[in-house]
Amino acid sequence: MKLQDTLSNSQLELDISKKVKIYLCGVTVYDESHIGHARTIIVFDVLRKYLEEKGVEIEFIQNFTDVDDKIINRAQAENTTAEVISTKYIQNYFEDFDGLNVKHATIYPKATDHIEDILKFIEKLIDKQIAYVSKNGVYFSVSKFPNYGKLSKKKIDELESGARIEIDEAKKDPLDFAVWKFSDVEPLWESPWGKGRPGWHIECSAMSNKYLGENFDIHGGGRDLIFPHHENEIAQSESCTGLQFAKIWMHVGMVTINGEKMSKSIGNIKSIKNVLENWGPNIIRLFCLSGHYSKPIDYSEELLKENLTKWRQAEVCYYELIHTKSEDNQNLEETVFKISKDFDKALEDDFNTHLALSAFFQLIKETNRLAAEEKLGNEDAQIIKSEFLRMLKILGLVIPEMTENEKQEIDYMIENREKLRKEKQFLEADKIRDKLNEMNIELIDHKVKTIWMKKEIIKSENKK
RNA sequence: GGUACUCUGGCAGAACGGUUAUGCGUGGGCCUGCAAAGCCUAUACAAGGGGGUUCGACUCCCUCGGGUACCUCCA
Repeated sequence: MKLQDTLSNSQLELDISKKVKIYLCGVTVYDESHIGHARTIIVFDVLRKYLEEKGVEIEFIQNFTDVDDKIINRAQAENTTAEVISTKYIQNYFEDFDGLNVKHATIYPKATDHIEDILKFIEKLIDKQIAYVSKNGVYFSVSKFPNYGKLSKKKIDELESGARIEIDEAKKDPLDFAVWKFSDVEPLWESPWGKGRPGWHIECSAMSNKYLGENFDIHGGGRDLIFPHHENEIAQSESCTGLQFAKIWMHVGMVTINGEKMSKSIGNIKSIKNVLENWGPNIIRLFCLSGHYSKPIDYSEELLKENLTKWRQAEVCYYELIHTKSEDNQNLEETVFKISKDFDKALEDDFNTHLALSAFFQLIKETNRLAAEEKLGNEDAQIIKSEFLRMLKILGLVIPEMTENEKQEIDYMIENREKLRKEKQFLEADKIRDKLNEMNIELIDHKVKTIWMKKEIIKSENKK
C-alpha cells in the first residue's frame, strides 16, 4: 500500500510484512467532539480495518490529551477540577465514536497516566543538553535540532521573523517550546526541576516511544497538527533517540463548512452528537470517506443527502441478497472479483476511499438491477454477499439486526397483503403496507415475490 | 507577508498527450393496481485566466489569479 508522506512529500510503500504500528493524535478532552474529529478518526478506522482484513496485525495507539490549558480553564469556569472535565469528555468521546462504529484502539494512553515516562524523556533531553531549565519551565532548544522545520517545510528564520511568536524572557530563543511548565495550580506533579505539568507535545513523544518504540510505521492526525505539534514531536523524539521517528506521516484534511475550517474558535461546529442524531452513523461515515483523506471536505446537507440515497441503495442490496430465491445464476464470480480488486486497488493507492466507494456502489447497483429483473440466483447471491459484507466491514457500515420474531411477523403481514392483492382488495392491502412503513419496513414488489427491507431511521429524511 | 495544498460540468469526483468517465441531481418515458425498487433515455456546450511546447493538452512548461490551511490552541 502506498501512502502520501508529509515529511518526504512523496508516496511511500507501507511495509505490511510484519505488524504495522500506528500512532494517531487524538483529541484534547475539554469539549464535545465534532465532525472534523470524526473524519480523521474514521479515516484511520477504515485504514486499520482494511489492513486487518488483509490479515495484517495492527497496533493502534491513540492518545487523549488530558492536561492542557483549555482543560484547566474549563475546569475553573465550571468550578471543578481538570480531572473531572477530562473524564467527562473522555466518556463523551466514547459515546460519540462508539455510536460511529469506530473500533477501539489497542490502547488509549492519557498524558496524566504517563508523567513518569514524560519526566524520563525530559531528563534525557536535558542530559543531552537539548533542553534547558529556565525560570518558567523546561524548554526544548530548537537550535539544537538542525532539521527543525523539515515536516512543515518552514525555515527557522522565517518563523522567527513572524510577528505572532510570543516573546518570553525565559526562553533562549523565541521558537523554543516548553516540555515542562512550572506551575503551582492543580493539576501538578513533582519533577526534578520543579512542580508543574508537561508541555503539549512531549506526551506524544513519550507515549509513542513507550508503546511503539523508537521507530514505527504511521503517525497521523489532522493537517492542522503538522505545525507546531508534529514538528515538535519529531524534534523531541529524534533528538532523544538519534533515530528516525515515524516512517510515514499521514495527515487528514480539514472538514470545512461553507469553505471555512470547522473549529471551536470560529464557532461553526457540527457536533457528532447532533449529526449522529439526524443522520446516523452510516451516512456520516460515507460522508467522511467521500473525498480523498488529504483534501478538505465541505460539510453540506446536499452531500449528506447524496450519501443517504446511496445508503438506501446499500440497504436494498443487503435485503435483496438475503431474500433471494432464484435459480437463475449468471456466473458473476468474475464481475465480483473485478469489483473487489478495484476496491482494494483504490485503497492501496494512497487510500483513495472515494474510488473504493465507487466500486462498492457498483457492486450494489449490479445486484439491485439483477434482483429487480428476478435474475439474482442463489449462488451468485452468495458470492456477492460475501464481498458485500467484506466491504461493509472494512468501511465500518452496519445494517441493523432484527429478531426472528420481527421477521416472522413481517412475513405474516406480507402473506396477508399478497392474498388481498390477489383478490384486488388494494385499499386493504395498502393498509398493511402503510402499517409496515410505520415500522420502517419497506416492501419491494418483484414480479414473483415481495421482499422487505428494514430501513435505518434517518431523522433528516423526514424533515422536508 | 511566508510556506504547503488546491482550482474539472448544479454537486461529488476519476483517468488519460488524441476515445462518452462515473455517481448524485434534474427532464422525459417504461415497469407497477398504485407506490417503492429497477430499467431506458435525455441533460451538463466541463476543465480558474493568459501564453507556450505539440499534428493534437484537462493532461507537459511558463505566467497571472482564486480558494483553503498553517505560521498562536486546534483533528
